[in-house]
Amino acid sequence: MELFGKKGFDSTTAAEIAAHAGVTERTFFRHFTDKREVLFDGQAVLLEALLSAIEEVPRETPPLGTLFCAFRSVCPLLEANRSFSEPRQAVISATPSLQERERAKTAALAEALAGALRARGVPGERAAIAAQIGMTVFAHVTVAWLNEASSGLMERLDRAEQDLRTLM
Amino acid sequence: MELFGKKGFDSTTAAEIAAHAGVTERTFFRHFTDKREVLFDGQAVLLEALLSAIEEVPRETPPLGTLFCAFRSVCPLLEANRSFSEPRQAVISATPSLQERERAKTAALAEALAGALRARGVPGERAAIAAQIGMTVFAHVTVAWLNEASSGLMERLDRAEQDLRTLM
DNA sequence: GGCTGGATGTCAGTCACTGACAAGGGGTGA
DNA sequence: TCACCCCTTGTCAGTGACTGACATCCAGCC
Repeated sequence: MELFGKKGFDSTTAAEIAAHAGVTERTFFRHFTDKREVLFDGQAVLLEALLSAIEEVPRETPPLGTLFCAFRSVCPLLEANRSFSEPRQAVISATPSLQERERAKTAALAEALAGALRARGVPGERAAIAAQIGMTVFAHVTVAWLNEASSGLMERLDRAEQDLRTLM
Repeated sequence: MELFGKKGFDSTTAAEIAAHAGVTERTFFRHFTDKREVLFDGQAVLLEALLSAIEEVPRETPPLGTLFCAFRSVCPLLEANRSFSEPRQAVISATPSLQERERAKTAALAEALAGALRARGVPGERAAIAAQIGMTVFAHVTVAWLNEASSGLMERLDRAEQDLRTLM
């Protein structure tokens, strides 16, 4: 983050990152498959949190309701990480290739959520679409929240859910 | 497509593609900013078609209804291109980095659609979410249709729209 | 004290991509 | 008809992301 803040992501070489961390470039690439990957690590934690949150939701809740329930329950986690996430998001927003990667990560997360929905009896195709819609909204809300803290994450989530209901 | 079908995308070098087209590698990179970009060209046509289709939709239609209307009207276009799109999609499905790029293109298209919705008076945030949801479903449906032609594109679109209504 | 597995360093190589400069070729105005 | 110009292409050299093969080091275990 230090280097990225100073020179930007693209003009920071992998060798520089490695040197800054006191290792070789080769070692860097043994820990991260990609130069970009260095910015996408905490994902696993978030995924676990979401999956176990889904477990807690009553079975009869409809798919999107279930997802929003899970999203709400990880809000404190995200709020706690804000001081790290904010500059990180700034770097991503300034770098197209990172936005691409972020979308890929979001998509992977959506697939995992779809799997969880299916495990609760939601039919396959519908689970996939619900999960993607849920993640779309969640990602959207999160980014908006990181850009300006004028309102809390949970509050924004509620508003987005209402918006969603009025769209059709 | 010839080369990609034979050796796969990743192990086809840009130099090979260029040679196969009878130009220099340098020239290749003057036409395509990226090696991947060579597979994402028709996008502009689709975008134009969608935007002008949106114009035709009656003003009072709700956002997602408007989008589905537009999607339906480009179905013939896509059906006509199927023989090209099918192998193309096969290559993309086999190559993670291409899936990343495809998601980026889809996102760009969604943003353009959001712009069109805003131009019709849909409030900003809601337009963005509606557009992303619409594109998500549309992309999903298209890929499913390319994978197995058991049912037509428009038919699938109708089914997806119904699914969407039952999700909440 | 020797041995082994896993993490690290070293080195050479491939390939995507870029900038600078030169060279052709077709259209335009004198 | 010819000089000129602009646009496209070729050439070349260079940077930087990644990879494979091999050497090395070190903690922990016998």
